Amino acid sequence: MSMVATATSPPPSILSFIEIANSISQLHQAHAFMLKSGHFRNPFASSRLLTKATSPPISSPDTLSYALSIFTHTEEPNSYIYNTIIRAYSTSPFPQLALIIFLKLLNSVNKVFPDKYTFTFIVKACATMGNVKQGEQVHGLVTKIGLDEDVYVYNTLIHMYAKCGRFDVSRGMIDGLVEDDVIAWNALLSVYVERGLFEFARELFDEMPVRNVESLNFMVSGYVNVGLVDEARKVFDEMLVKDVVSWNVMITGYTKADKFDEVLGLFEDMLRAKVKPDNCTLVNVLSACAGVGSLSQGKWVHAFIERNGIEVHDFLATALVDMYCKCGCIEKALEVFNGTLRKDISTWNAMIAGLSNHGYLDDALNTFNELIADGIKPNEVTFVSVLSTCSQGGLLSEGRRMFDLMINEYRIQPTLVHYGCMVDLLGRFGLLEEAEELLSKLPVKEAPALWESLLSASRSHNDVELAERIASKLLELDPHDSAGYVQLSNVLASMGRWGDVREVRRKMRSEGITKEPGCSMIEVDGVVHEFLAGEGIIL
DNA sequence: GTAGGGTTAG
Repeated sequence: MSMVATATSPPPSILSFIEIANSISQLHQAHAFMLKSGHFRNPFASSRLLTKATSPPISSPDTLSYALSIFTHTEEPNSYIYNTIIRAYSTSPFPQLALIIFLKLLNSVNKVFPDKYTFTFIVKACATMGNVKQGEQVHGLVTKIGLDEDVYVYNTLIHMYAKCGRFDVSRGMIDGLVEDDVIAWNALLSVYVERGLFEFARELFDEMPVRNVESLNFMVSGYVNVGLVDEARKVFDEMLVKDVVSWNVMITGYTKADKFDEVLGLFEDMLRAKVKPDNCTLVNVLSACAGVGSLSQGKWVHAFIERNGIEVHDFLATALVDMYCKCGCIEKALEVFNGTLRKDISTWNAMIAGLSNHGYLDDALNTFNELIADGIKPNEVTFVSVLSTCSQGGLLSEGRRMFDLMINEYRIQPTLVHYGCMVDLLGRFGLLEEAEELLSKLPVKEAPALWESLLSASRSHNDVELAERIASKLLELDPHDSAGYVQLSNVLASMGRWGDVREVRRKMRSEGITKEPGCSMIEVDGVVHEFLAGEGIIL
């Protein structure tokens, strides 16, 4: 008797367990219980499960496949269940799946009909794909059913056409509105801004009969996107109403422009204006602290986070770890790292890079091994740190093993930086032929920096012929490349060809090429000092 | 009984 699965309404306890679940494993528990008790066949119960799996904070690209399995195991999905899975895929990396499920809905045996919700999600999927052909077909269906009367569907269509580059159609739909709708205007404005079409954005903005905070936020980020931070600031300063996004857009703009003092100043203004910083604010402010090397301000932000009970994971954990590492406080970085339960690959990358940059090469590699043991997939950034660690430590066999692991196990295509680490490592051991062979797999013009690296290796191994060959190759490629000139003159100097050295230097001056000095920062007693390579520090 | 449009992040 009890083996027969029923679709009876589920006990409130299981529903509230799902409601408060905050991890995928809790959902699995609920799911298993529901399968046993037969409540999974209750459409309301399974929709709660599906909604939870596809909403923050649980939803992620990984939980998508779980959500799909909930969907496929639902015998006769109702429209809510269809809509929820379509919504989940509409903004995912696989929006095509939303379309496939939509087609399944249209052909469903139990006659499920698409509604206004279905269409907002499916139009969004077309926008994500940038597939205007599909979008137009869906639009046709929308009109046929009469759902273009729905303001949500209509505005999503405006956005879809803009996303697909059909600005004319998008604009036509806005003009077709009987009543001004700021969201309709913003839908087009946002795409102009996103694409860096600032002139179009400005023109549209001036024409808009209605504007709100978001419209101005888009304009500020429009200036930021084309690199005009000062112009952005002017608009920002004139805003009468600012929300947290306004502050974040401006702060993010300064961070992108490496104007860290402005970030920190704006953060103080924000606190004075009594606007509550969110994760986005804090991530940027921490990155500014890291950028100027200000441990004291970074610590203040960390204390602020703890004081306000803000949960530290993923993005924020990464920013904290990175800040502590860049401010030279590796112990605090480790403390945050080890105290963070929800780490993503970037959090690991920040820690590995920090350890490596501070010379804790064994710890960096051990942390990498822990990551693998935890079953997390490393990405190309991870391997930059790992290979550079091997290169710094002169760990030849380890480096070769890692390079192989990256390509053959994790199927990551090495970038120039990865090749660079390998060339450096091989060069150090005088394995110049192996390095040259590795480089020859790349088109020369894509990798001048790598040839530079090999050039300095050939110099230190006194292979002057190879060095000269590479130096001329570099100059042939780019007569304005200062590194090529500097290296070439060094090679010539080491060979005692002083006349040629003078000739190279003269040519550099005539081409207006100067060698850019390196620059470093250090904080002493709360004051950040910046100095150029070759300069002394005066305390 | 549940839901939807335009927005900032390492």
